[in-house]
Amino acid sequence: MRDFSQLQHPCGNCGFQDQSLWQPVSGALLPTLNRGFNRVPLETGQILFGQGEENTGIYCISKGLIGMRSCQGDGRSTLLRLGYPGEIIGFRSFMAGQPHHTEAQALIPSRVCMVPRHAVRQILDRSPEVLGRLADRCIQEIDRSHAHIIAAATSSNTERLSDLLAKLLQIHGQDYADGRRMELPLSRADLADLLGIRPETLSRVVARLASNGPYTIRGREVLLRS
Amino acid sequence: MRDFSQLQHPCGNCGFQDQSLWQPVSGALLPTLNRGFNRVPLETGQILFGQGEENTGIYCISKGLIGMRSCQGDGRSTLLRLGYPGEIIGFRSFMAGQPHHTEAQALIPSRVCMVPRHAVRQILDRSPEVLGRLADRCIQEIDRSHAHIIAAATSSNTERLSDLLAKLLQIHGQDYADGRRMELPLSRADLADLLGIRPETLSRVVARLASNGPYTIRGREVLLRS
DNA sequence: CGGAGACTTGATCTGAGTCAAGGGGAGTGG
DNA sequence: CCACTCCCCTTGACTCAGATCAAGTCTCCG
Repeated sequence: MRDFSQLQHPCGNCGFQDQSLWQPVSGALLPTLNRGFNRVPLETGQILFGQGEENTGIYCISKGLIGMRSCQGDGRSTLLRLGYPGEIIGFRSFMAGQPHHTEAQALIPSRVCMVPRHAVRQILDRSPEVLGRLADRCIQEIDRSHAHIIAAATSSNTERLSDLLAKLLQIHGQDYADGRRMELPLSRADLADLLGIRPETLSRVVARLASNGPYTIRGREVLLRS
Repeated sequence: MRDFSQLQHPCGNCGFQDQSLWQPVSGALLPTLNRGFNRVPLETGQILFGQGEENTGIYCISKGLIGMRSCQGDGRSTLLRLGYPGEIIGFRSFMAGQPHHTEAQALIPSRVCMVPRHAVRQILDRSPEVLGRLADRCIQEIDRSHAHIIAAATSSNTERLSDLLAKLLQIHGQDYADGRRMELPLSRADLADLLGIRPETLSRVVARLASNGPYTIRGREVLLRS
């Protein structure tokens, strides 16, 4: 029996180490995880995987912001949802054994950690704990969808935009003397897609939020006054 | 080694046998499955489990129609979704290890097959195939939610009502000379909840569908003219 | 008969969609 | 340096579906 106690866990330096899908991996499985483990830096706009591509593994967002888009045949695309740091993407495709049916694109400079398919299979087969964590992610995804449906039905567009901006500021903003600022990593059209409304309507919602709320918004500059 | 070849599979007589979550169970695991397996007949209106109750196992809908409701504190409730024959319910709560956060109620005379929690655990631990099928159900649930979001954004209420009636007729209707009939197993308020609209609006949508489409609707009597 | 609950109908209001036009800034070319 | 254009975004006017409020009808049941 080899001694695996000296091996480094690839998520050891990650801020999401404890919540990592791979946290339970240890001992003889660590080499399997390490072998394929791949940290991928992404520039703004870079495509991680395209719609229709075969699944090559699953990704954990280490930092940044990933946009998941559905692309129609005519070249137009719709931003369906955002992937925040700590989240796993590509697992739906992995588990269903189907090609990706959305495209993943970095919206700000990001980093994802990729574990190739065969390694995931080996680890899942031998580690019920990892499997359990993956199941938790599925549940979270289901709950997120339900929450989305409820939010769309019950809260106003202004509230939902406000919530979205708060979340973006949290991961992407910086503190200044007058409050927290960021450059919005999304176009108005993308924002409108996310909220499920038309760009013209979004424009009005932004104006309303800026005039009534704690936000100052000029173009893509967002300030949450403190 | 005992001979398990004579044992009956509990789903052996079910119409959903092939798609059953439990279909891969065989050999030494069959007694585990059989021991706790419980066919539960449900009368119209009967509550299968209540919101907030501890999870006692997972259920497969064998026949009938199950309504999943969210109950607010003030006694009012909202019908969130329907469970059709062949579907698994209670697994979200099972996998998350949390109490049910919806109530399940039979909307027509139904039958569900229940497998208690400890048996599910034992089977999942030893049968990767069953685990895989459960994962598929998770994926289906995620896809269903996405489809719901898309449908709500893109198709009209009349279309969505029409689709819903068609599905209900499929499992609950009977053929007559003039078409397919059923008694609607849902109140107008429940229908409105499902479509995410107000009861008054639903009433108008029903009227519109009845006057423009192939449906004749009087109270809860629905006829799809052939 | 009377009452309650379920459903419908009518009138009005409101928010979002649609169509069309109008900034405004960045990049380009003269 | 200025005009030009393109793209992104905003604004305005209009329309419409659905929400809301209020009243009316129907049916079941004691």
